[in-house]
Amino acid sequence: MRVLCTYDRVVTTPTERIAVAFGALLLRGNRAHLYDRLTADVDGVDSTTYPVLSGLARTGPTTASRLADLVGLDRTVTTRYASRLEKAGLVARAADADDRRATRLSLTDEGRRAVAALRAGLEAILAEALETSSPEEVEVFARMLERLRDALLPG
Amino acid sequence: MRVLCTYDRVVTTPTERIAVAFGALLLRGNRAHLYDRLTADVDGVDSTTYPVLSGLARTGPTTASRLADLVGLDRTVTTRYASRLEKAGLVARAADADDRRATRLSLTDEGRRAVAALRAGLEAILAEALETSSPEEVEVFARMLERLRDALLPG
DNA sequence: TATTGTTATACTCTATAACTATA
DNA sequence: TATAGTTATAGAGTATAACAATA
Repeated sequence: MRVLCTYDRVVTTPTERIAVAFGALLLRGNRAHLYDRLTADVDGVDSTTYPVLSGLARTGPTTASRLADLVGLDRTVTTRYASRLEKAGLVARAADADDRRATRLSLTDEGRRAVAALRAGLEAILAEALETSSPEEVEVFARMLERLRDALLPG
Repeated sequence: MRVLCTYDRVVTTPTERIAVAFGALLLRGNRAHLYDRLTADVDGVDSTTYPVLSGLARTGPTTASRLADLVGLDRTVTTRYASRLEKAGLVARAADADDRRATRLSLTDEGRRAVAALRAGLEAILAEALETSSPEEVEVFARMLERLRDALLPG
């Protein structure tokens, strides 16, 4: 029989276990570590510019304002990170034909290669973590993670 | 039939879906939003001191150095946040009997109440997110999330 | 000499405010 | 007048360095 600690109780229910594991994954240091690990091998991207690059890949060519909304950053931060990525040759700026105030951001060929490498890296890590699970379990996990995201996130 | 975008492909495999959902949950803004939401109702705790308080509850009374290791923060940050929590009446400092260099940190009664409230809040959010799933699915989810955490995190 | 806790300092990230150009 | 992008400034958060006390 397990000894109960008076200070803290032993975690038992699945929901409690989810809370604990999820909390660990969200810890700042762990999140940064994961991002650093992902971006370490890709030139011009770091843990801060990664979401901007990744968001641009998801949405396709778009303006800084729309991209900012997508990745949950301020317009000013997005434009500064876009400048960093532009200097690194991963992102290109172009005048918007419809609205001359706007600037369209897009990935360069090198940017697309960087995104592909980042995705491959993340999926390799995930695949390794999930290799001992059955396809059915992975499917359940994907569906529930999406549900959790939708419940937790504002947008 | 779905139109494939030339810029980005449509997400299909479970692993890809997991990568996308997981990435969204890790986005800085979303993480901060969740933490703010959790701590909004609890006096003296905010999104930065929350991990320290929560870690102290998990580990029980301990020193600042050990707590720092647990939550992945620097010693200096941990001691400063502990000071904040002490001022708020949630954490107490006491001399360590065994090592007179050390200071033992522990939760006050008020601190324990705060932790209980924070946990209840998180579990309520999770329970709501998971209410449409079967107990078996929740169990699978818990097990796989723990696996993912163990695979992704250094410690 | 090494380690604990703490404070002081510097750096990074992010948000607020202000500026320019265009709608 | 409002909006897009950008730059400048200021505010948090965090890490590095330095200190005093003890091992």
